[in-house]
This record gives sequence, structure tokens and C-alpha cells, in this order.
Amino acid sequence: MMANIKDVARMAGVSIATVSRVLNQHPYVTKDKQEKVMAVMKELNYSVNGNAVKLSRGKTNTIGVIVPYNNNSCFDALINGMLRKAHELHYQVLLLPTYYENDIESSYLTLLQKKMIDGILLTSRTLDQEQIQSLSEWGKIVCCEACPVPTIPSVYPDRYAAFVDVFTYLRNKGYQRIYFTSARDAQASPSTRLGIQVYQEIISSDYVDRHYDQCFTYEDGKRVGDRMFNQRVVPDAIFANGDEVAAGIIASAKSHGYHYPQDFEIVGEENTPLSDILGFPSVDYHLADIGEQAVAMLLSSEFAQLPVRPTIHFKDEAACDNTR
Amino acid sequence: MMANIKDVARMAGVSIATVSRVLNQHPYVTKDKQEKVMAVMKELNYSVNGNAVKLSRGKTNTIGVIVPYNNNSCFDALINGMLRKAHELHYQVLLLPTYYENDIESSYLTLLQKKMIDGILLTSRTLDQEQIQSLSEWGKIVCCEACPVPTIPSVYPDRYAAFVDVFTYLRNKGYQRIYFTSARDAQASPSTRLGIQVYQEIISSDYVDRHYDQCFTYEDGKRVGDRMFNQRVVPDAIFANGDEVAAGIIASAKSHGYHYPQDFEIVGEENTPLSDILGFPSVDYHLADIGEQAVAMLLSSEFAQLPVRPTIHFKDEAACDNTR
DNA sequence: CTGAAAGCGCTAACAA
DNA sequence: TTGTTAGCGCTTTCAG
Repeated sequence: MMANIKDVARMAGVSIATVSRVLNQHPYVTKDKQEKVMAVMKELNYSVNGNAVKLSRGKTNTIGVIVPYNNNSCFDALINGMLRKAHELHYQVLLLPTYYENDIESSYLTLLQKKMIDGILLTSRTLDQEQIQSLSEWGKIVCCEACPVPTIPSVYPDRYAAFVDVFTYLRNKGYQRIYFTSARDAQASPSTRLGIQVYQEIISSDYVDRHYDQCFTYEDGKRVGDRMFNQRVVPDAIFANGDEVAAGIIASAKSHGYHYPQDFEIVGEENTPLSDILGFPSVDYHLADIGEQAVAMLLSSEFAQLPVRPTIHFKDEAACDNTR
Repeated sequence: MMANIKDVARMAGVSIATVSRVLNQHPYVTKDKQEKVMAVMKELNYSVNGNAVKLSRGKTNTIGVIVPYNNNSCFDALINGMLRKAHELHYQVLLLPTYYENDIESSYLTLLQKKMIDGILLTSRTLDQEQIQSLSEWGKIVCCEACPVPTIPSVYPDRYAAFVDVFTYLRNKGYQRIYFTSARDAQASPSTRLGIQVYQEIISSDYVDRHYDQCFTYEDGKRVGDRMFNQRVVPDAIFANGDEVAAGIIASAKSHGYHYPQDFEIVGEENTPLSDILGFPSVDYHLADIGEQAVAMLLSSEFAQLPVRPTIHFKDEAACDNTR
């Protein structure tokens, strides 16, 4: 029922090679044959079979983007940039959520061996270096996290710089009880480890009571806020991993009688409307840009490991006063 | 360099048919041959070529999801549900952003003809009925908007019900100057037209001064809020299309000396943390559920056009008082 | 239980 | 400028 290249060739009275040439806009096809072929294609309502093309060419023009989740402002921004750039470069994007499960992630990496995608963009890693290393033989992989493997290209937010900037800022403002939160626990997440390290360098070697992990959402922020503000000693400054978490902490603090910004300072991440509304500063990692660059890097032959300097958006004083 | 099924067959001393059977876990392969084959596959580090499989089977186990953008809580939630269900059913998801451009959208629909995907999920439509209709011959299409074509299956938020509920609620509370906002203009968007229609039925036939479109983001909310509150007559109630827009309006109102909730009521959409933080009610369209159901419908043979009843989350009175 | 062989639809080298 | 033909790697009848 569906016409193929052979049908077109037969009906147009040419060889399939000629049809293929027309299809791919090769030169060296006479005007009239070309027109004839195109007419027949229209008549038969023909269109190429993409899988046959992929099989024959050994190239898919598709890239895979591995993320833990999509519904998170951070991955959302990354994906946004990636989609933009991929579209610009005529590539399609297969969105591959891992839910932070190791087996799911490795199953995605086999897509490279299966020739179903031309490359992979890794946003948040579960796998260890060796696994990635060994799989990168099958196709290019670009990482959007600081990646310990020296052979894997990457563009990533310079989280170290952010931690240093924020902790230094808070220390210099004279805060005494500085807390911080992260998503996954230290064992699972390199950036959590980094945060702890910088905290120890700049604030205090004793971070244990000052650090809370498992913070992903607004609700997590509330939960953690309840624990922070339900004690004799409460924070006077917090670096939260994400504006949603920061907002949750602020909401929870309020229910315990502590108000932002009078009673404590807080710094968020991602620079979403939340930080504007509630008036707290937020670290902007430029993730959409990073996403774009990651795609560009994946599809070019160049190699780089590129940290991107974050910006901290301090809100103006007026906006900070959200109790007026 | 990369081993194929032929190599495996040769080295295992069997035919490629047998290898294929092992690959697909067919019965009727003796234990020892099966083991031999598997050993060889491991030895050669073999893995199937997905494109060859797709070409041969004529099926891709991939679906396309067409969205205007990804970075919007509404599409984000839809995508989230879709990814979940697709993963559960062993399908992969190609994410196809249109940026609301008609040609891009139609180019995506050709993926169906090109056999590159098995079906399409349409979230927000630019195309007209005929285009969709004619393309649905090439593969199944499920729509996540109320779809005028009676032959196209759909699961969608019952926006009519939401408009009726919200406008009735506001009218019954005695508000006199009820405004509402939408994303695309009436010409481009059926749901904008629906909002206007319900407004006219329930509130007032004269909606023109009370309606603002082009509201997509927090910033748009601010912009529109500036126009609303910079007049002699200001709103006493607003139905905003989305929590971000609502938050933008609240922020802008404040800068004009009008405070929520003392000076006006506002209702948002999507039930995000924003509505919890600022304490306004929000319509929950259950988009993640809709996304899941859409995938299920796409991959089943059943036909349905299924409106999903939204829920309105009224915040408790205490939470509404965000000035404490 | 196994293998031969005919596709699936297209690309590209080679010859003309 | 055009056609022939050998792949690309796998699935699936059909016969044995």
C-alpha cells in the first residue's frame, strides 16, 4: 500500500539510483527527469522510509538526552537549550529519563551500540567512570556535569565557583549559623561532595549538623525547613539547592515564626520567578546556554572540558521586603 | 569492526536465523546452541542494530511528542506523565518542539510517513483539522486538547468546566470587575475563545477591556499587571492562565499599591508551589495523568475522546494571609 | 528444532 | 548524466 523508491522509479521510467539522487538533491540529474520523478512522488504520495535511510547511511541524526527527570527547573532549562540547538542543526532529540536508576541509565547507553542515536548528552550521572568510558567507544558522549574522565568532553556549570562565591558572601556578611542543602546524598552526588568540601574550607570543618540532603522539591524544602527551624539553634543563613527548595524553607520557617528576610538570609539556585517574588538572591548557572553548547560540542569534532561561570542575581533591597 | 548477526552465526556455527531466534528469545532453540550463541555474542561484544530491526519489522517503538516549548509548567507536566507511561510500555520518546510554528509542526507529522515513529502525541495544536486528519492515515495520533476532528482520539483537560467553575465562583463571591488572561490570541487558540465565550455567558458580554492575551511567563504577568493596575478602574478579581502569570500580576499589583489578597482575588492554573506560597487558588488540570493516559491511548487500539475534570485547589484561609 | 533465502527500502561505488 | 548492483543488518516464512 505504501509506495517505495522502486515504485517511483518504475512509474517514472528511471532507475532507483536516479530517484535517490532526486531525493537527496544530488547534481547531475536532468531537469526533466527530475521533474518527472517529483511528479510521480507527489502522485503516489511517496515519502522516504527513514529507517531504511538510517540503516543504509549508518547515521540517525538523532541524539539522546539522559536526564533523571524532566520536571525540574534545572533539567528543564538544560533540555530547553538542547532542543533549540538540536533543531537548529537538524537533529532530533530522544528524551531519556533515568529516575536515577542505574540500570535504566546503562540501558540507554546501549542505544549507541544499537546505532539508534548518534551521540549522548549526559546531564546527571549515576554511572561510574568506567562504564561511561567503555561506552564512549561506540559514539560521542558529552557530559553536562564536571566529569572525572579526562577523555570525555563536557560543558558544565562551575559549581565550585558558585559554592565559593555564596559561602564567601555569607561569611563576609557575618552570619554565624550557615546551613546548606543538596539533592542526592554525598555518596551518590559529586556536587554534594563538592559543597561539603567548600563549606569546610570556607565556613567550618564541622558541617554535619548544617547540611541536609534529599532536597528536590518545594515539599522537600518545607520538610527540611521544619527540621531546621524546630530547634533551639536555628539558621541565620542558608544556601539552598534550588529556588523551590528555598521557597519551601521560607514557607516552613514562617510557620515556625521566623520570617525572611528579617530573621535569616537565604540563597537559591536557577534564578526562577520564585527568587524574584520572595526576594532572595539566586545562582544562575546559565543552563540553557550550557545545553546549547553541549549539543554543539556533541556534533562537532572538537574536544573541550568547559566550566561555565555562574552569575549570582542579588535582588534589589525594595524587592526583598515582601511584607510591605 | 562492529560485529553483526552474520559474524555471530559464523562463529557459533549456526545460521543467522538461529541467532535471530536467540536474540528474540524464541522457543525451539536447543539449550546448547543457545548458550553457544550467547557466548559468542558476549565474546564479540555484539549488539543488534536497532535500525535494521526497525526496517525489518516496520515498527520503531518510538513515539513523538509535539509541544510548543518544554519550559512551561503545563507542558512539563504533560511530558512528565508521557515519559513515565512510555517507559513503562517500553517505548521511547522523541521530543518535538514547534515554537508555535506551523511549518515545523507539519514537518514533524511527516515523521509518521517516514516510519520513524509509531505514533504522535499532540499537545497544543497549530495545524488545522484537515492537516491532522490527512496525516492520521499514516499512524495513530492522540490529541491532548479538545479536538474538533471527531475521528481523532483525545484526552484533554476540560477547560470549559474550569472556566465555568472559576467564573461562577468569582461571580458568586460578588466581584464586580473580573478580568482574565490567556496565552495565544483568540484567533490562534481555541481555549482562549472558550474562555471568552464562558466569560460572556457567566460574567458579561462585554469582555474586551477585561481580557489580556499574550501571557506566557512570569514577566508577561508583570507586564499585563502593569496595564491592569495602572488605570482608574482596577480589577477586584482575576483568572490568570497559569500560576506564573498570576504571580507576575501580584508582583506588579504590589508595585502599584494593590495587595493580594486584601485588594483583589486571583485564581491561577497548574497548582504549582507559587500558588501555595502566595496563597491563591489554582486550577489543577491533572496534566501528568493526562499525559499518561494519552500514551496508553496511543498504544492501544481503543478510541475515545476523554475530557478530564479539573480540580480547584482552594488554599486554606491561614495560608492566604501572606503578610503575617 | 534448524537453515536457506527472500525481503524491508534506501545508498553509493562503479561502470557505462 | 544514468543504471546496475552490492550492500546496510535483521526478520520471517517455508521446507526440511
